[in-house]
This record gives sequence, structure tokens and C-alpha cells, in this order.
Amino acid sequence: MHRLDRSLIAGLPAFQGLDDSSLDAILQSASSLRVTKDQAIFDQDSDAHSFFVLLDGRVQVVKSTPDGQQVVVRYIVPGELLGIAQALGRTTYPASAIAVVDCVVLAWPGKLWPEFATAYPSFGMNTYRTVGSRLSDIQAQVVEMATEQVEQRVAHCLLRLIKQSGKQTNDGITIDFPISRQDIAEMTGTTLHTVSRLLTGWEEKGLVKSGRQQVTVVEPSRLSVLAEGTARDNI
Amino acid sequence: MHRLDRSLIAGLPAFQGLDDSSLDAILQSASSLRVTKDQAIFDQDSDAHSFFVLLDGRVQVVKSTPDGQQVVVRYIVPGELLGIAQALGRTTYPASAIAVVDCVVLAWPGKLWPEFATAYPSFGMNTYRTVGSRLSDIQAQVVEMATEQVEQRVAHCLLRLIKQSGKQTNDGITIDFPISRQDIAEMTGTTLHTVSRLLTGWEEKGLVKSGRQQVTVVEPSRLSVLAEGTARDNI
DNA sequence: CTGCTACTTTGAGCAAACGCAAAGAGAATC
DNA sequence: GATTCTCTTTGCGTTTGCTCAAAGTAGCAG
Repeated sequence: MHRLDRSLIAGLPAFQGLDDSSLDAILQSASSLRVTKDQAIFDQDSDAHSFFVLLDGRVQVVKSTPDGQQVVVRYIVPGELLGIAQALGRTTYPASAIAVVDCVVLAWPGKLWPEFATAYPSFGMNTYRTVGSRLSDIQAQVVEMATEQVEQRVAHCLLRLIKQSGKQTNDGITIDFPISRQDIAEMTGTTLHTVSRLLTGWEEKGLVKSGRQQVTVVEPSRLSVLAEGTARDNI
Repeated sequence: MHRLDRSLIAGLPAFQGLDDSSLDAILQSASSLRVTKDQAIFDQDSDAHSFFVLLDGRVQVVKSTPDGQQVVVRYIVPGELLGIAQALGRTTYPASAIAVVDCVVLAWPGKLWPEFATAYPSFGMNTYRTVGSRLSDIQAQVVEMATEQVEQRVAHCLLRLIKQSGKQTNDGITIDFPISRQDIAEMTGTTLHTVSRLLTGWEEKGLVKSGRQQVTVVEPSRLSVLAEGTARDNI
């Protein structure tokens, strides 16, 4: 097995404030693995044996309901932690993680979590900061789901995606991983049909360009306008 | 100013695993305050000067949108932490907290947070566990909002409320603080009209009894059935 | 007791979005 | 190059739940 270089993780938020020897020690117990597209990194409700850092690729975090419906909780970009059930005092994963493109991840045995958190206080702080910001994110999402209607939610969703994973192209900003109407529907609590209708409508207005598993936002600012109140603002 | 007795907080989850001298030290810097019904403990977006533990009463946590809509995030019961913006690395409160009955809270200056977390590791662990469980709760809520329809959501909401704040009475289990149709609507992302219609419907079936700012669940088990799939389960 | 305020109920019409169904288009496989 | 599979589009009927409006009711203040 080849040694992992410290530079892999040195710049990441989770490892901020750690000195070189700590980083090396942490990497000692890490194993790197490749995950091919559509493969699961971990499954909901299974034993939380490991926690991970995504080094390259994109990962979809999905929660399934008992009756088989799915909700896409978030997408993970390189540098982020995932599967940190241990940090929340859980023993099973609350969701599944699927590679949406070929990925590279580092994995640590879950039982090392408490050791790391005490041995490297900054690491503990950093991860809890992550958890905190995810809590904020998801609270915002609840507010959105409670107060906005579908069109606004989908618009917000696209804006968030291009902010997180946008790549500038000739036409505008593209979401740089394959994402279907169904995926967007599962992020926003609607159906793929409604998403499809919205996208074609927006395409006619020149707001977006979209195709199979692919969305480009042509005019982010006009989409933002849609994302805020469309009607009702005429006071 | 009278001294605060250690027994006030000794049993609480947040202070589990702390020895008596630590508890005393922590209480040294606490101040207790009474909050009368309908008064705010802190306001959304204001400087997060303090964090709190609720000793007695009930507190409603509300998030407001820029256009004035409100979403009730959760209710806090005695023993729980609130206003822990610091733990999430935030400097302002992400929501407002309103006393729904007369309350007693302990308050600490926010800047003590990091000191406590490092000086009393169990305290840090405990609070992060709290944050973790709130993350789980709210993720479940997102899934609910995305996949269930209003009737199920309201049923789930009532079940959660009686679990957290239920008091056994002759008629059934009552939510032991004043809660309006509007409040329930703001928890479930619907309107007070729809909640009212649902409750009267359920009352006719003998599932609940309700009145002004008051709801009693007569048959929790039948309500649970409603909360899961009503139709569509006939496979 | 009376009037006021806040909360609740109920009706009627309407719009948003879903469910169902079928056809069309892109990509991958053989 | 034909076939298959998956993803997407689009039409239509239906439903859910919202909006608007108005009346009813309980508690509170004077």
C-alpha cells in the first residue's frame, strides 16, 4: 500500500489548524478508495463502520422512507466530510451516499472518531462547525418548504447547486455533474413532471438550458428574481 | 443575588458527567431570569450574547422569512438548551425564542461557550450530541414535508407534541401549553384554515378533542394510523 | 354587563400541482 | 445499425389545499 501524502487533506476545512505531524498521524489510519459512478459509499441504517472525506467527485446523500420514497438531502463536494454519524452519537447511517460520478474518498474506522476529537481538538471543533452549518442549511430548507411554492423551491435549488457545483461555460453556469429531473424533484419535494414543465418554461424565457441529466443556468439573476416572490410582491 | 443550587442543573442531559465542583463553577457565571408569557428570550438575527437552559415553562422557536411569514421550528421543554448559536460558530441567533407560558431560564454569556467546552469536555460532548439529535429531527422533518401531505403532517405533528409535552387527562393526552391552529399551521407548512378543518374532522371521528388554543388527542393509535399512509396502503 | 379582541369555524371558488398515460429523444449495448 | 433502456416531454383530468369572505365564540377589559 502506498503512503498517502499530507497535502491531500492539509487544505481542507476539517483539518484546519492541525500541524503536520498530526496530519501524518491521522493519515496513518486512513485508507483511500475509489468508488465508481452509481456505487454506494454507505447505506442508510447500516452500521456506521467508517467516516469519510471526499477527495474527488460528487456524492449524493439520499434518505429513503419506509414506503420507498426518496429525498435527496444534499450533494457533497470534494473536501467535505461525509458519514459522520459518530459525531452525532449515532451508530447507523441516517442516509445513503451514492457516487454520482467516479469518486475518490478517504475512509477512517468509525471507532477512531472519539480518539481524533480528543487528541486533535481543532479537528473536533472543525467538524462540529460543519455539523452546525449543515443544521443551518437544513433549517433554511424547512423554512423554504413550508413557505414557498414549487417554482420558487426549484429555482432556489438550482441556484444553490450552481453556487456549490457550478462551472462557467459559453452558455452560462452548468451544474457539473449529471442530475436528472427526478433528482431535482427529490430535492424539492415535487414530481419529475413538474420539474420538467418548469425547466421547459424557463428555457423558453431564456433563463436556463437543459438536457438529459444536465442543467445550465443562463441568467442566474433573473432566476433569483423568480426564486423570491413572483406574485404578491406588487404591494 | 441568591446563589443558584447545583440541583437545578445536575440531572440535565447537557450537564451529564460533570462533577459537583464543575457544576458549581458553571453556575457561578449563570444568571437566572423569569420570562413572562409571550415575551421574547432572544430575537432572530440579533447578536447572540447568551445561551440558555430552560428550567421551567415552554418556549417556541420561530424563524421568520424576509417577507414576514413565520415557521415554528420547535418547542423547547425544561432541561433543554436553547440559543446555542455559539456552538454552531454563529454570532447571531438564527431564530427567535418566545415564552409560550411563564418561564424560568438560566443564561450564560455567549463568550463563555468556548471556555466551557474546553474546560469541561463532557459538556462539549453533551451539547454536540444535542446538536446532532436536532439535526436528525429536522432531517426527518424535511423528509416529511417532502413526501407527506398535509393531513399526515399535521397528524405527525400532534403525535410529536403529545410525546414531548403530553399530559394525561380524563379525555386523553393534552398538549400542556396553549397552542393555536395558526401555530400548528406554522409547524406543518399549511394554513390555519386547513388545520381547523382537519381538527373538526378528527373530532367528529372521536380522534381528538380541541378548543381554543388547546388540543387533546383521544386516540393516539388511530391518529398514528392516519399519520402513516391513509390511502395507497391498500396493496 | 357590554363591548372588544383574538381565535376558530365554515362556505365557495379557484389555482397549483399531482397522477396517469403515452409518445419522443439520447445514450448505451450488442 | 438496430435495439433496448432510461430519461424527458406533454396532454388531460382530478385533487388537494389555498384564498377570500363572513360569521360564530370564548375570554378579557373596562
